[in-house]
Amino acid sequence: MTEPLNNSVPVPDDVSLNRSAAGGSSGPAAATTLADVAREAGVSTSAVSRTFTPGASVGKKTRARVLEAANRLGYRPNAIARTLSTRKSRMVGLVVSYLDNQFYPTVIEQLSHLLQQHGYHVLLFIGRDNGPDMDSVLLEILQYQVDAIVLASTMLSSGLAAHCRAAGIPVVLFNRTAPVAGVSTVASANEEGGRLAADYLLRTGARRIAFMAGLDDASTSQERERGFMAALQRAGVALTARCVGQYSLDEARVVTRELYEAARPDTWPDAWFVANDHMAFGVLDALRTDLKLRVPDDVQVIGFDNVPQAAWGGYQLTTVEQDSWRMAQATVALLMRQFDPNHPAHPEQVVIPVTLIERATTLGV
Amino acid sequence: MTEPLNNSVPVPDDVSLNRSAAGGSSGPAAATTLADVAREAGVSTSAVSRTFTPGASVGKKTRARVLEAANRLGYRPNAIARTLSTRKSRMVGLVVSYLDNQFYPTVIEQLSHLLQQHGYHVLLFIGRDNGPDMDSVLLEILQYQVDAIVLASTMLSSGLAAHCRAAGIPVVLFNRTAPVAGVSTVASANEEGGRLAADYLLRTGARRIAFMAGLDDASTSQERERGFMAALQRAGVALTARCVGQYSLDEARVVTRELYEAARPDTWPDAWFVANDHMAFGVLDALRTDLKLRVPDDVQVIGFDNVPQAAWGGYQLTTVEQDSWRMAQATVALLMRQFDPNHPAHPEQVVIPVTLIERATTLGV
DNA sequence: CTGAAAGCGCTTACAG
DNA sequence: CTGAAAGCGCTTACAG
Repeated sequence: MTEPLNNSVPVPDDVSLNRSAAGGSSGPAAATTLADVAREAGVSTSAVSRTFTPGASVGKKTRARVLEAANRLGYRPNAIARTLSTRKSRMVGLVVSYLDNQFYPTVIEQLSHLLQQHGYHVLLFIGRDNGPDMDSVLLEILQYQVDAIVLASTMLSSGLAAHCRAAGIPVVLFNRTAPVAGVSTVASANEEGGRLAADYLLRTGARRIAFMAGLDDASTSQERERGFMAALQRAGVALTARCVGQYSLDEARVVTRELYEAARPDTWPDAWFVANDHMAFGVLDALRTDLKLRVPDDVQVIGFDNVPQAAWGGYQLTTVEQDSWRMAQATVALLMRQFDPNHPAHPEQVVIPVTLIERATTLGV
Repeated sequence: MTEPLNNSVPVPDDVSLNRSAAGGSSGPAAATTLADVAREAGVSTSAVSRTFTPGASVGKKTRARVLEAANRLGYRPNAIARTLSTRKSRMVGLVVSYLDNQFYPTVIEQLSHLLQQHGYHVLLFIGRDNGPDMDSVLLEILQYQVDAIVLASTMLSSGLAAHCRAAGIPVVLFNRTAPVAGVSTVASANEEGGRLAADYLLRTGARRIAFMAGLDDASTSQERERGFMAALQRAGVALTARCVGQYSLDEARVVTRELYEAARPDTWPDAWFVANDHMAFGVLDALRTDLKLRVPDDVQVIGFDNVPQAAWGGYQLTTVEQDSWRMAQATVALLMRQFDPNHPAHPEQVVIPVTLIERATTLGV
């Protein structure tokens, strides 16, 4: 029984000497385990485990010996093994789409940051489509025993929601609401935001007002539109045009251009409320670059989100700000509350206030 | 020994009936396990495991019975338990910073997409600083037994690299190179890109040329500068100005403004090469919005990356394109090669070609 | 093809 | 405070 000679597989130069040589295989060094540390320190595995469990009862001397041994061996606890016995992975699944809209990278950054602070990690999934395999992929993520799952701007099938609920894993919808039982929700005051935009535009004297939706079935877009329309109605002004930008910058640009090209100039909108900044950039490109219109003199534009690019010199977009930082904080706080073992994990619905940021794409009031 | 009555803890309505009632505790239903399925199907756990292991030998009838039982019970394999016994988590750690530069969200999206296709998942870490706790956090991510780790635009301490190497976990540096042994590297032909930018600018007749670096110790920025300077030197033109934008848009804008304000107008640069697009937007804002200069007539600008915003109407930035999709593909291909058990996991260095995209911030040649 | 058994690296009642 | 032992949910030689 001789070992095959294989020079191309590097033998690590630091195989722990305290491990049985029985395997004898080449390959990477097996990591040092809790048992190794126990042996080295001359204590039980329980003792080692306890010294790495905050709040567990270990004697001062035991702890010291363990720590010293662990240090000498370069011991790193295996989070996977811990997960298997505690049933807590300290991972949360984050599902996100539309990373081209800067709102979401920002959210990812803030959420991971906060979660990391609490000792949690992010298992990421990018799901472009809400299509059929969205569910299957969610199920995949659940196999990793995530402690919770947050869905950013994505619909959740009610079947999956029920599944999570039964399994006791909290789910939070971020920047979207849904009529699904048992899920938490963190969103902005979207209706209020729509109202803010409408009132502002009305006060500037705009009367030929247009709205661009994101996706017709997205709650976020619907709510913004509802608030916007209600305010318009209250003022007695009808909508001049409405279109759908699919949350895509390119689509928004094309749709805008087509709308103008198909209409007589004297019927052109003099103001736009666009369901998010990302599409508003496309609208502005159509207006200024393609149609050679002057903004805000010929036509005003208000977006939603206040992503970083809205402040860039090339756009200076007036917009309704979503406070993503507060939204992220609320999400994590809510999660921590639900992770608390002696807290009944009631789903919560939180809504964060919005504010209008005045910049250069509107006339001012 | 009566159970405490606690109405606030919901009792799930679908506790599996086939599980022992011994525990009797309330709380979420325990997920059905492989053992449950084995019992239900009247076979061994090995049989169940095998029917869920592609390529394992199971009888047709056994497989059918197992599948049927699994289906009836709604069985979902526990990836954590599998990881513990196979020592393969099918998770890769992705460390990223600067999510405000759209290049990285794009990379995250592409990388996750490809990885998902191969049955892998992304454990994400956002590490803003290369500071002291970067290492500790990397170590944390390693505790989750990731099969590999990819570092996007982040330095790697050589100590940590050695650690990974000893543990046999592949690490790949994405969009950065480093003189560390045993790590793979995926980057663009940065020097070539710098040369392209210089040659182009030179051909437009620019002679008072400036360069803005990202971070002085970032390999990417260094290489771009080196190629750029070499080409300038070859042409016998000296650099008019050099500054460092810290890979920050705001910093780039401030630094540019200050540079102009401190110099006599007749010594102002007539062309800029900026180490990435993200900073170039800041430079453009300074030039156009703050300094009221005309681009490209008064001053030309070339960036690097070709992020989506470079094509937006508000900027139309001429830039050296990095092919992030090919970079992502190369990364995943490289990883899959290293995961192949009968492949010696040699680190690789891959460099992807770049191309210059001409837009409206340069004069044309 | 199939099953009994050991093992992956932890944690956690349970006794002492 | 401490340790022996069982268990978390899988996989995988090893026999048959």
